[in-house]
Amino acid sequence: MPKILPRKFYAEPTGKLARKLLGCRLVRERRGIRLAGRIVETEAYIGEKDLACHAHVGKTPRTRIMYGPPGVCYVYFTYGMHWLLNVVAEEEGFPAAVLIRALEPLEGLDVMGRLRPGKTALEFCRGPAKLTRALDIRGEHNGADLCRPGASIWIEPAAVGPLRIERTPRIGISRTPEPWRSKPWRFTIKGNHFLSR
DNA sequence: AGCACGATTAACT
DNA sequence: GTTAATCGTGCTC
Repeated sequence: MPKILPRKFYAEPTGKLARKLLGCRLVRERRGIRLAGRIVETEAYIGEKDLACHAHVGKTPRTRIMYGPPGVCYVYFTYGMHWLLNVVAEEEGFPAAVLIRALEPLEGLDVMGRLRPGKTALEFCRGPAKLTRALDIRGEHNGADLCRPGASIWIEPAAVGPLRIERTPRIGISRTPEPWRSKPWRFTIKGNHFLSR
């Protein structure tokens, strides 16, 4: 049986959760096959005051998942073609989430190759929209509970201990005003080869 | 009803 | 380095 991270793991300040998720294994069970990768890059989006966070507009049909309990998927559609996967953080009522930006592929590489035609393993999950494509994560996973046994998506604990973690500003928010644009809320496993470009 | 824009990617030059 | 692809969301009229 997989060892699924419990809800209390996610009920943390968003930046702390973003760091804790590095090294953990994201697992997607699809048609009885495990597609999995090690989380190597995350970003924290923290509350209504954070102008880069979708919740800065308040509670809407799109953002309501972030206001709910932690340990739930917030999956949204952007640029007319891409799905992005987040994990809801903090206590229920405070809107925040961790964006999963890159994985090091570990299981189900053959299936990932079919879902990412023409790409090498290095490129399967090297970006937030690439990994949702490689793991076949889409809108139907919005609201999926990562803590429920028997689900089609969950996260398993890190296999090894503390990692060398690097902190940088978040990617892709160049139009967001300061000070939010420059907050060092992107976290990576330093030197990992599978980070987004 | 119409509009501008986006937590991106791939395919260009 | 530049740009098209493509549509849901939230805002304005």
